[in-house]
Amino acid sequence: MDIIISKTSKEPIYRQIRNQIRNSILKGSLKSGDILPSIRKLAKDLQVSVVTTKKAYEVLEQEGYIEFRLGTGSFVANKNLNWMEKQKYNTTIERIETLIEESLLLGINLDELKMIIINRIEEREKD
Amino acid sequence: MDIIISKTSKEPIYRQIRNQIRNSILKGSLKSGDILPSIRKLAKDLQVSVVTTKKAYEVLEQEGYIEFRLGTGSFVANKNLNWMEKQKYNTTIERIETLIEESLLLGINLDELKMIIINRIEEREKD
Amino acid sequence: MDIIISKTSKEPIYRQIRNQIRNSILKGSLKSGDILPSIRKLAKDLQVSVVTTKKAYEVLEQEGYIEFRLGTGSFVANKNLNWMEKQKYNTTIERIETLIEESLLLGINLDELKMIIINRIEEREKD
Amino acid sequence: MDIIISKTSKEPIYRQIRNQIRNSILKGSLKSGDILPSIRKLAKDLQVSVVTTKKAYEVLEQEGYIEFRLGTGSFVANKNLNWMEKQKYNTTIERIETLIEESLLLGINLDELKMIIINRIEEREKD
DNA sequence: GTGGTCTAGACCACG
DNA sequence: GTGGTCTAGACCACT
Repeated sequence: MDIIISKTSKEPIYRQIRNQIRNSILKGSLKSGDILPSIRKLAKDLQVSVVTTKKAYEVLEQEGYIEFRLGTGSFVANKNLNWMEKQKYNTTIERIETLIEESLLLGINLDELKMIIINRIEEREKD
Repeated sequence: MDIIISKTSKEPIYRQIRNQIRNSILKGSLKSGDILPSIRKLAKDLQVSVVTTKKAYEVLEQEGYIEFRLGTGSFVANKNLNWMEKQKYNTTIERIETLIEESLLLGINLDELKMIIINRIEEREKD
Repeated sequence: MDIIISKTSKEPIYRQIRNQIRNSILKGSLKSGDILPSIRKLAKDLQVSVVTTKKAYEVLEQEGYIEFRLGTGSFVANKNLNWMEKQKYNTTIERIETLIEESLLLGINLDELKMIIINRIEEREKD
Repeated sequence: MDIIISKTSKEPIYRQIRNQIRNSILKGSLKSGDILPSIRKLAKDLQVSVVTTKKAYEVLEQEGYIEFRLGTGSFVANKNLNWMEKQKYNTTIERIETLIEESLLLGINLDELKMIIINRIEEREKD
């Protein structure tokens, strides 16, 4: 649970927290049933208001990633691996579709786009 | 100049206008020297505030896409093709880098990502 | 838009607001596209914190009843009558199912329950 | 005494326990004089805090369903059948009244409501 | 201890 | 003007 936030980022703090916890869950480093830090403890650790961490947790709960247990704490929701994988790939595929749409609007055709992407990925793989 | 805006989108209206005009310029459907609709006319056409269209034009001017000429109107700036291409590809490459970063954070590795992207693009090419 | 809240009720204030606005929408006294009072004005009118009215609106937005337009205000969402009817009856049917379940758990059988309900409703119809 | 609790339900655990024991009493599967499991044993069986089972028993005692006998344990209270029946039907009638009120607020009239309820009950009777 | 609700301020971007 | 985010307190019910 290493959450790092930037107070100067344009991305709201509660969103940064939500993203990092969601990533940890989808990546598998947080597993079903795992307990999360209390909203108050997390607020203290991150030096933000309790309202901010609470909002992050609320969003995660609404999205089905975590569950609250009265008087007990916040836990990673019980979801099967299949659900996790679906979330992971759907998120990525949505991003890819957006990228494709926006590239077409810029006048870049599919072949060009494919070439650029493969190029960038292979550039990374060298490192 | 067919600009379509959504008033309920989370993307600010001025940003939607800016994006669509910029896309038209980079795609080549708006050429250097072409005159743009007046701020007031565009506002009326799109049923938005003049403040909003004004802001869109200001951003486009700052970014070098358009020029204001006193008492005359707004025009697509004079830029060579090379500059245009650079804008286009830099925008796309930035998006790709973001996509790669976020996929890695989700635990999707580069090979998987490459496969998914190629798959989606080829799916499109069929249509 | 006559919202009446009780500060002593066990039901949270934001829930009371949410319920009454939702009821007005489902009942048809608030129609698609109608503007709602701003969260600040409503907070002032009801003598509650802005945070409280905001939360009520957030819930309504998440449930699809209302929409926010940047810098403009909050509006009843565009939904067709069919959607409205479905919401209305689903809500009621869920309540009925709960009532049935709980009555069975108490040892009241279906015939008894039917009789009691018909009796209560007809008692009301007299008035 | 098969009590099943959900730790993620919005209904407090002590309330779930109280409801299930009360239901058993009103249904007649727990009779006057029957002994209840000790607070500690129940807590162990349900994997909850002793404070929680204690609270459930306290509520049941206040409501007249059970009695504590010093050094002996908790027992189903001595009540005549008439009292039981009253509890049962009052509970149900209260629920029905709430259902009627909330349906009217949604713009569903009494005749519609009656039809829906009869329909749902007869649907159940088929099974 | 936990989360749930609420208050009374504040600054920001958008229209 | 609008909603979006954030702060630093508070009281409550539940475990």
